[in-house]
Amino acid sequence: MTSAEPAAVKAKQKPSTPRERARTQTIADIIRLGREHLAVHGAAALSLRAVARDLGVVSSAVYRYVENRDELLTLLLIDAYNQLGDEVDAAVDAVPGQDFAGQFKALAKAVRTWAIREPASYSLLFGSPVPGYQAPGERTTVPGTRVIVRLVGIFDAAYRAGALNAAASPAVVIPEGLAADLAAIRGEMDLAAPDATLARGVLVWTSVFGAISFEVFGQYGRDTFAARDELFDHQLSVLQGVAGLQG
Amino acid sequence: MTSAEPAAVKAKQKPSTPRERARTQTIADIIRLGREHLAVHGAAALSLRAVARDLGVVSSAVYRYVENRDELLTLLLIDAYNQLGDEVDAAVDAVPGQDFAGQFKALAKAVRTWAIREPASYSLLFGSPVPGYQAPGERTTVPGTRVIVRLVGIFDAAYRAGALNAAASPAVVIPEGLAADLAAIRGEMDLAAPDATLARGVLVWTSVFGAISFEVFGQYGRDTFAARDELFDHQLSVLQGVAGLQG
DNA sequence: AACAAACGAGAGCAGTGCTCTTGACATCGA
DNA sequence: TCGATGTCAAGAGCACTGCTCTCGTTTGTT
Repeated sequence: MTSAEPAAVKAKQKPSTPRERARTQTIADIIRLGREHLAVHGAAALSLRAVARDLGVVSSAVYRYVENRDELLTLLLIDAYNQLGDEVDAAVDAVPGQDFAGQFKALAKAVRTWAIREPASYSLLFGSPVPGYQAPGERTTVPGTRVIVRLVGIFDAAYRAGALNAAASPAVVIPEGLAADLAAIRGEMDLAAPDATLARGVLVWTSVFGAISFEVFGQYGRDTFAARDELFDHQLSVLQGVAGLQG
Repeated sequence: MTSAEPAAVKAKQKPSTPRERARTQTIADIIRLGREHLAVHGAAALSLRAVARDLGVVSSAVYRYVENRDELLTLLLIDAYNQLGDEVDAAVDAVPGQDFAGQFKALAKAVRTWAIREPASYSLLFGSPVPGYQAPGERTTVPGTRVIVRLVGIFDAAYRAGALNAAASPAVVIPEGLAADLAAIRGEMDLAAPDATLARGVLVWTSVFGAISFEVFGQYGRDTFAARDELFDHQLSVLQGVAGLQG
């Protein structure tokens, strides 16, 4: 399942000398082992020494390939973002282009499925920040926004297609400062939807992640909800109405 | 594990011996210092040795008062739950008893204000679980449910007062398993509201925490939203409508 | 005064991230 | 082909962590 990054390889225009090939392979191994450790022990317990042990190498050797523990965390962060982005894209692409409500639900379900399968990665991406670690914006913002960009794309396409009934939302006044923020977003992402619709989209977005986080982080009691699939599905239906997507 | 001897407890009916007073004070100091470290360095970086240093004592001495690092984490967890619960209670109590929408907003704003002021505590309570730490249910469930119990109380009181217009919510069918879960909750908490209303309440609850978590965990970009107070307030207005609370 | 419990200090073990040095090896240019 | 250059794994070492154990001392009770 490890989709090696051809982009990174191609970026090195140099014909791959055996040494560089070995180096790339070693880094890939480190990421793979790091992902395993992340899944088992969690982000804050990610140990470079443990990865080195599994790699069959002394700890200091890993520093030849990865500058830091934080560097490894960043690599795993990008890896997870892309893994999630790929699965979300695949799920949404499987829905007919005009079924905007179905696309929205498919996106949300894909996120939830991935989150439940990879709780440690989900925590790394959307949970409490790892103490002492600050993700470098330049390398993580692009993969980190894939899902939200996709969701906004669905909403905006629905709006342009006239499939968003703003009528469902009773007029709630949008204050000046918020309107300015939304205008900036509209300009930056080349959107057509009006303020109220965008604001609804933001709320739906945070709500979906709130619901998923409650599950992954164990905020529901152990046995408060047995039918969690049904609960999430029901929440999606309500949120679909909040967004104005007619089913 | 609660097979404690009541004889021993009764024998200690006199809790005001100087030694026990000193012991209680020392534990209080440890919690206070631990809370400071938590606020500054985060939960996963909470160091018993550092607390001991600030206490002016060698590290092993702290183990006379706190069994574990996890034990200290549990104490801080309960401390934070109660701090949040107190502030939420105070905020809701300041709103007239019949203004259910106002009570809801006051509760949500109190949670958000506390979360932004104490992000590390918020992360400990509602963020990714600390690796290797499992909160002991017996001691944390009661303080840990204060806010949700209060919110459910507001919703149910509003329903009983006829202030919840289920008309706002178009009929979304509630499947069997979810209905069973909701019925169990209704019985356990002695509620009157029907399934659809309870389900809406759960969604509102998760949505509020999703919005707060996005802020605290830095999921909004650094400058995507400048008017965050307005954004949250707007989200509350929409959620108020979702819950069926007429303003 | 005698005793037992509680206590603080310190040593010690195993683990962590990270740095530095050392010696072996591969690669490339002359 | 030979030497310079660079890369690599290994190991020692530093400072930190959680935690345990022992050893005297202090303290409150009898």
